[in-house]
Amino acid sequence: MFARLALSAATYPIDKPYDYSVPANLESAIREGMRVIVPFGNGNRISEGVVLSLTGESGYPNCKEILRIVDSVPLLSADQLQLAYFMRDRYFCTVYQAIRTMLPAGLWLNKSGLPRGRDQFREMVRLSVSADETNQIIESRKKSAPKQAELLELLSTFEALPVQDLLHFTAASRASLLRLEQQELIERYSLEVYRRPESASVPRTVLPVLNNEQREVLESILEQNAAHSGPAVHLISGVTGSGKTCIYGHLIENCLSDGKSAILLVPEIALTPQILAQFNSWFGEVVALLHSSLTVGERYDEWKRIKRGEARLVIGTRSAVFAPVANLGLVIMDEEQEDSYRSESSPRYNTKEVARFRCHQSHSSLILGSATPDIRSRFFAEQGDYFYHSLPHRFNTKPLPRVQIVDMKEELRAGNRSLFSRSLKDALMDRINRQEQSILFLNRRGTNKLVCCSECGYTYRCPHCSVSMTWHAGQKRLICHYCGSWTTLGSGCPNCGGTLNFIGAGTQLAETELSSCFPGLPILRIDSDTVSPAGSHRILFQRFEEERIPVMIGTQMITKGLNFDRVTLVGVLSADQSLYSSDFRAGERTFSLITQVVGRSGRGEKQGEAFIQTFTPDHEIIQLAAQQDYESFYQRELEMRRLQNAPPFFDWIAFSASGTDEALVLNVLQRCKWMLQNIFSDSESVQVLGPVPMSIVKMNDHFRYRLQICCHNSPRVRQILSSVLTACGKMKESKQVSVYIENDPNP
DNA sequence: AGCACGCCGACT
DNA sequence: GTCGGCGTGCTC
Repeated sequence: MFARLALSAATYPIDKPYDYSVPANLESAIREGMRVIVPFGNGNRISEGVVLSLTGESGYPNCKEILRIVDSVPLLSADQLQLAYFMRDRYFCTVYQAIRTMLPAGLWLNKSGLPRGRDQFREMVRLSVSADETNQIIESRKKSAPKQAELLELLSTFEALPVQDLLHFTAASRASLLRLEQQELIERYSLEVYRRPESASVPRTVLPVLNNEQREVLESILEQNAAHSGPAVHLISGVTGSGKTCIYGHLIENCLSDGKSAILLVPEIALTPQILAQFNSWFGEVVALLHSSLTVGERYDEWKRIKRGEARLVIGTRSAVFAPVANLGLVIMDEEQEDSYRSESSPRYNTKEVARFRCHQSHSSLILGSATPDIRSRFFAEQGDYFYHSLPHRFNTKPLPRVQIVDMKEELRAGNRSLFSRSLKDALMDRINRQEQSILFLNRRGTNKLVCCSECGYTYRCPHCSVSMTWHAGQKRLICHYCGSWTTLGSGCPNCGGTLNFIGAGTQLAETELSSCFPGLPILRIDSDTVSPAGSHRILFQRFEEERIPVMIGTQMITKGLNFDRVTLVGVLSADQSLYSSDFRAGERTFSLITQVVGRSGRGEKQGEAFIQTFTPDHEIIQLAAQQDYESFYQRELEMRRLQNAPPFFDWIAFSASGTDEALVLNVLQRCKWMLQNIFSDSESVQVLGPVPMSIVKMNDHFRYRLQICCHNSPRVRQILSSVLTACGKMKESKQVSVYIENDPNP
């Protein structure tokens, strides 16, 4: 018997199935999808492998033997292995790397060869004699051994109890318990327990009844699914507050009652506690949660609950798309246009593509929901590849917020150099007086973007990255936001001793300015400096709600899906920031961001209001975002994309390289370009541009350049890219330059 | 990637 | 003689 393996020791250029012979004593235990340990290479160094298939014979003459099997049950189904091949093809990673990203970290081996995520057991105790017998014994021991009697009494009411609890409630010693065990009156055993995330327990509620608009969408989705042969993709475009969540709830209920499982994907779970609590209250115990702020143990246990079929609704961030659900019936992606659905580290997978693949495998439907759909998704809907549903009204017919665009050039002319326009200040004052809450959005943390000398023009720049350093007044430091290095500020310019200027505002400055405008006003600042990595946003958001803090200032973090009833004012302090990046997606991002922030206003009883501060008030995107006019924005953006040969008309694939030796990085890319141009004939509509520097050319002492390939992402194109990447990996420079491929890269 | 093999110069 | 530099090639 032979096993075909994907190996951890195989790098991309040599990744292929490797055959090993299965020793006779392992033949009965080995299964597809199990991990094994094998010798690999000349030195027979130890490698991990995953069994892709088992065969009677091998075409390879001198196979080595498998040393041992790691798992007692398969970790991956045949479908999941297929998904791993798909990922290798799409994302230019090895099959093993794909498998690794599909499974929870707790399963992986550490240096000593033991799994880090251990199953957790609880020491339990139960009676091993009949109730009658127990009662007699209790009576007979009440005097002579009162603690033993007490232990038995408690056990006879509860049948089984954790040893820890039993001893705690009876204040008995372990010795009394052991004595009973020796007499074979009780027995101890261990029970596997799951470590559950704390947010999991919420009182149950029933799904709300849908309004007419929502009901129509739900019904047409169900009808179209029934009529459609094969997997259907639906795009739900609904204004903020239109109640997409309730439709998701009903779709999930429908799917679960068919006996199938569902996956609900959200962009950033720590920021959407309210949505989470809702689904927990609707579906209770069948919910499993998968996101980055779980501990390794919690994540591993949720994964086990899903794999064992105990959890049938998975809610999570992008990696939850790999959840090992059996009988998948539905995948929902909320805020489907969000960038966080694209992995930034290898393998750089696109959650939507993975979801489509899984839906295709399982003949289930994919629901994409958004207030501002991805241009590509909207285009597919227009082409008839996706079903399209729209929810143009807010739930409960609440009006959308009134939006005002404020021209900051006017403010400057009027001598107002502050971050806050006069009209926004007035509006803030008004809310403070009315005891309503306000949210201010500024997409930069720190105090000032850069510090420069007014005489010689010197600016503080990061020594390791090609960016200016951000001034953080609170910490009295200049910090690089890319590598984290910092320095202190002298009394004057380190170059000429001249006076220093502080330019470009961040959230810390906004906070300071605001408190000098409104002395004594409580302000809550939310950015990655005030939020610890363990996910304390929830606590901060809770404080905002419960303590009715008048103003919250924050970065991106505050834009997602939060509903605060008392918020009636939203201010976008600088709408221009994200507009002028070189990326073809800049417009889409700005529109989506402004729409989302504005949508935070007026979710309760009262009408909301929003102010967008900008130096370019006539910019079309800002105008359209202010009007919350997605359709016009889409039409405009689609034309731009057409002119730029950008998605959805063409795919852009980046052949990226990074290394400490800039010339070498460029040299490697230049050679890759020659290879690519040699293979692609002129008749093919494939263009290779570059090498061009990435928008931050040096990061952490590594220089970053890329080739931009404008093409249609076809199997042939991927096969050619793969062969060039393989050739690259075999070059002697590959030790100093790392090369990778990205689909639709960020700038 | 990592390891062996092999073919050259410097050294006890 | 032989120790070790690293260029080359392979990994079931």
